[in-house]
Amino acid sequence: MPELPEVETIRRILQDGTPDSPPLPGKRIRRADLRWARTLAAPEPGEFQARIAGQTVAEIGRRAKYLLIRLSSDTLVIHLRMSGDLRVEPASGAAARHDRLILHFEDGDFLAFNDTRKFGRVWLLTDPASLLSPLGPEPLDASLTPEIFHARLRSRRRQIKPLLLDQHFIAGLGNIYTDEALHRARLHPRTPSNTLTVDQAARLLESIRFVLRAGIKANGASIDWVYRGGGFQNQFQVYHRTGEPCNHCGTPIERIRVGQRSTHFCPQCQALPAGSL
DNA sequence: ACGAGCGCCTGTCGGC
DNA sequence: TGCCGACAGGCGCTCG
Repeated sequence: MPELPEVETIRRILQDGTPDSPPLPGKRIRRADLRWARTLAAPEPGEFQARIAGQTVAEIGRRAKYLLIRLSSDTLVIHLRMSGDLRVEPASGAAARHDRLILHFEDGDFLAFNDTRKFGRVWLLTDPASLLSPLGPEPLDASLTPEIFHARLRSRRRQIKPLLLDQHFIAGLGNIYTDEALHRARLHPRTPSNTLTVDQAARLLESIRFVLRAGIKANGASIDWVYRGGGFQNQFQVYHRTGEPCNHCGTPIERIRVGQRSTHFCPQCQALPAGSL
């Protein structure tokens, strides 16, 4: 499900709360209820239970698609993968189908990690840097300049779309926002990364930031049965719009396979330069 | 270095 | 109606 904007939306809900979801900072964990063992990546269940009990939530952070729940002495790291979601329930609330991990707080409220497809993972780490250091730059971080981005693109020879999905190259993009960014930048998803000019690289970085910020502003995207209130799906230009007219030129949007992933683009606005393949 | 194939899981949808 | 394959917002692994 979630890419950077969806994870950021959840981070803000957990950190600041909403009218029907209390903020987590300050809550003390009474116990953890692990309902699907493989959800826990580390440490072993026994150590996890013993260490997490009694810790207090300090703040909720994010790195790329990872949520970082900073506790008194450890960080609970959560990756939602395809179908993960988090919700805070009052003491009167009930566990739901597909809840894989539940953290019960001293005040009775609880945090549920719901994950239909069981791809999501949770780590309790003293130092999350060990897990996060292989990640590429954060796309909204100003330290990633167009010049650096261009140099990174030129240093590889890969199709641009799979490269943008590679979390070691740049961290936080998924299938939706990659397709949307490439359309805005007017780049064909199979464009070889080493052929991009400085101007194209700058335009691509601007496009990535534009669609991510629009996604965050809309509280993320909600599609199919995975609905959590976001509205970015109403701003899609290409994703899930196969056959519909491009909002820029009217040409029907096409869907192809690139790097094993379903890919949506406008064949007119995002034409491959002749001979670039 | 790169791309393809596959595994991990459950659920929905369209075609026959 | 039932069955069956395709597909789904992710990512790690192996193999050429």
